[in-house]
Amino acid sequence: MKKKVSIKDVALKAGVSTALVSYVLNDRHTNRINKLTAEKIKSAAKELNYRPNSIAQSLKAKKTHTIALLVADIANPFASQIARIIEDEMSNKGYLILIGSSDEKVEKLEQLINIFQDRQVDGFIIAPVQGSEKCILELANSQVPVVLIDRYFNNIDLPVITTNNYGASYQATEHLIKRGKKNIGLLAFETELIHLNERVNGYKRAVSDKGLISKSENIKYINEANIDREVAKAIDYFLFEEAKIDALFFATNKLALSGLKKLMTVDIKIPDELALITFDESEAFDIFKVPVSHIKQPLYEIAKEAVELITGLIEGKNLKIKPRVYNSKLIIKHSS
Amino acid sequence: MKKKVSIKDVALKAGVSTALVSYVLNDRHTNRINKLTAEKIKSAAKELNYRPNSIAQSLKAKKTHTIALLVADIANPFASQIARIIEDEMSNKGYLILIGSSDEKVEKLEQLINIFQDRQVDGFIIAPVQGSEKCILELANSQVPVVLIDRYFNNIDLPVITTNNYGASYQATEHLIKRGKKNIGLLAFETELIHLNERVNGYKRAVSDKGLISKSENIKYINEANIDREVAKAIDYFLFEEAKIDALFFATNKLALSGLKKLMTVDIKIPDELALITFDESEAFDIFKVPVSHIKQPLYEIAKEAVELITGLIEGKNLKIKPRVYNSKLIIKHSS
DNA sequence: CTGAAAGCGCTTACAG
DNA sequence: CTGAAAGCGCTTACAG
Repeated sequence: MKKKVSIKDVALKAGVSTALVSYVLNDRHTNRINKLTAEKIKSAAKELNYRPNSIAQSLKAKKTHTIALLVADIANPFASQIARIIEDEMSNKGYLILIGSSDEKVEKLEQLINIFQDRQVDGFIIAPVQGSEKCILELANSQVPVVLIDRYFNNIDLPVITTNNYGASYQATEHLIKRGKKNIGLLAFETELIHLNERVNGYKRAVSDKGLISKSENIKYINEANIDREVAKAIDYFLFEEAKIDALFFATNKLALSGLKKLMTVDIKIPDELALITFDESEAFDIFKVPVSHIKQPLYEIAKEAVELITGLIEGKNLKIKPRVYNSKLIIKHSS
Repeated sequence: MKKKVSIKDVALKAGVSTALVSYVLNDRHTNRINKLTAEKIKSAAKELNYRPNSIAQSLKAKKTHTIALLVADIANPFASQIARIIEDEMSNKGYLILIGSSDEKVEKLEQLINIFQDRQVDGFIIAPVQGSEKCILELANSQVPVVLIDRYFNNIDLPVITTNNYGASYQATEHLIKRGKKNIGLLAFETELIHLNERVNGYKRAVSDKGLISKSENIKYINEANIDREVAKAIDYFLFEEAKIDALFFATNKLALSGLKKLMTVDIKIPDELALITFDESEAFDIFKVPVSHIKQPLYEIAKEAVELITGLIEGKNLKIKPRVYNSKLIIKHSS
C-alpha cells in the first residue's frame, strides 16, 4: 500500500511548517505570505500529488459537506429521479449525498438516522415513512437541519416540500367529469400518509362539487403488500359487478402499473368505455394500449428547493418554516 | 446548538479516563476491566445518550466504512436497482454507500473519483464510462480496492462482474430463429462499450451459425443523443423499405422503450408479422400491446458479488482477478 | 485493573 | 512573513 501523502510530507519537501502549507493551499492570508514560499509549497504539493484528507478536515471543521437522503426505496423511479437531481444540485455546492432506503419501516428509518448522525452528516433530506413523526421530531430536536420532501405530517415544525396532492387530484377528477364521465373509480393505497390521503380527498371533493353521486364503493383501498391481487380484484369489481365505472383514477404510479397490467387482459375501449388517469409518471405510460393521461409531479422544483433549504439551514440561515407546495401538471393523453 | 457529547463527557461523568470508556464501549479487554467500572461507564454513556463520532474513528482507523458507487446515472432503473441491492448488502456489513453519477462523461467520472478519494472511501464499485480506462487504471494504481460492474475493458487488471452479454444475445437471436424468423433487425447503440458490442456480436454469430443471410443493413447503430428520432427512422427503414424484417431485437431497455413507443404508431401484428425481444427489463414491457420477451440480467447476483468482492478486497483478501460472469435469463413472452 | 500520552491529518489563534 | 502548539474526537500501545 503506497502511503498517502499528508500535509506533513508537503511541509517537509517545501521546507516550511504545516501551517503555511495549509494557508497556501487554502488561499488564506495570501497577502502576508511570501510569494516565493507560496510557489515552493504549491509545486511541492503538485509534485507529491498531495490531496487533503477530507476526513481530517471534517473532524476539525465539524462539517462533513455530506447530507443524508432518506427515501423509502432508492430503486423506485420517483426516488431515484429525485436523488439524481439532488445529487447534481448538492454537488454544485460541494456536497455529497449518502443514500438510505427505509423500506417504509420506522425501525429502519430510525436505524439509518442513527448511523447517519454518527457519520456527522450536515443535514437530512427525508421522505418520511408512515408513523415516523416521533423519530423525525427527535432528530430535528438534536439541532441537525432536516427538510421533508414529498411526504409530511400535520403539526410538525419542519420545512416541507411537496406537491399539491389535493389540488392535482381535484383537477384530474374534474377533467374526467368534463369529458362526460359520471362514475369514476379511484384506486388508492390503504395508508395513513397524509399526502396520499389528500389525493383521495381531492377526488372526493371534485366528485361532490360537480354534482356526481359519490359512492363509497367507487374507492378501493389497496394493501401494497398484495398489490397485484387486490388491484385485479378491485378492477374486476369496478368493471363487471354493479359498480360499472366509466373512468378510473390511479392514485400512484405503482397502482397504475399494476392496474394497466390487469387491464391488458380486459377487452374494453379506452377512453370511450373507460377513461384512465394516474398520478405520477412512468416510461410505461406511453406504450399502453393508448397513452395514459397523468399528473406529472414537479420533481425538479421539489429537489431543487430541498437543496436550497437544506444548504440554507446548514449555513445557519433562519428560514421561515412553511410548507412549500409546487404544482403538479396535468398531462392529457388519449386515455381520457 | 446543543453541544454533541463526546467520549470526554462520558469519561468525566463516569469518573474514568477516556481510554477506559473506549475500551468498554468497544468491548475490548473486557476480561481485565472491573465489572463495576464498566457498568458505570455504560450507564453514563446511556444517560448522556453518547454516540461515537464516526469521523474521528475514521481518522484514527484510516477506514471510513464507506464505499463509492459510481454509475452513469442513478436515475436509470438499471443503476438504481443495482444501487438498492448494494446498499442493502453493504449495510449488512456495516458500510454506507456514497453515490455519484458520471453522465457517461470521463471528466465527470475523474472528478468524482477525486472527490471520493479525498473522502477516503474504502473502495469503489464502478460502472465505468467509455474511454475511462486510463483514469480507472490510475485509481487502481493508488491501491484503493476497485471492482467494475456491468461494463469493462479488455486487458485491465481489475475484478469485473458482468453478465454474459454475448451468450444472452446469441440465445435471444437463436430463439427468434427457432420461431421461424428469417430476417432479424437489431437496434444497438453506437458505442465503444465492450459489453454492448458483445451483444451485437452474439447476434451476428447466431445469425451466421443458423444459416440466415446476414445483412449489415439489418443492424442500426443509434446515437443515444437523438435516440427517439433515430430509432423511429431505423424502424421505418426496417419495416417499410427494402429491409422488411420479421423480428426486431433491442440491445438495451432504452432502445426498446423508444422503439416500442414508435411501434405504437404502426399497425403490425406482433409477433406474427414482427417478433420482438429486448435486453434488460422494464415495468413497461408488460403493458405493451403484447408483453415483450426480454433478457433479464442477474442484478442481484451482480450486486451481491460486487459487495463480496469489494469487502473482500478491503479486508485485504487476495482475490483472484478474473471476470465473474453471471448468466442472464431469457424471459419468453407473447412478443416472440 | 486503570490512566497519561501519543497520534490520525488537518486548521488556526497566537507569538514573534 | 513564519512556526510551534493546541485541538477536533477518537483509539491504543505502554507503563504502572
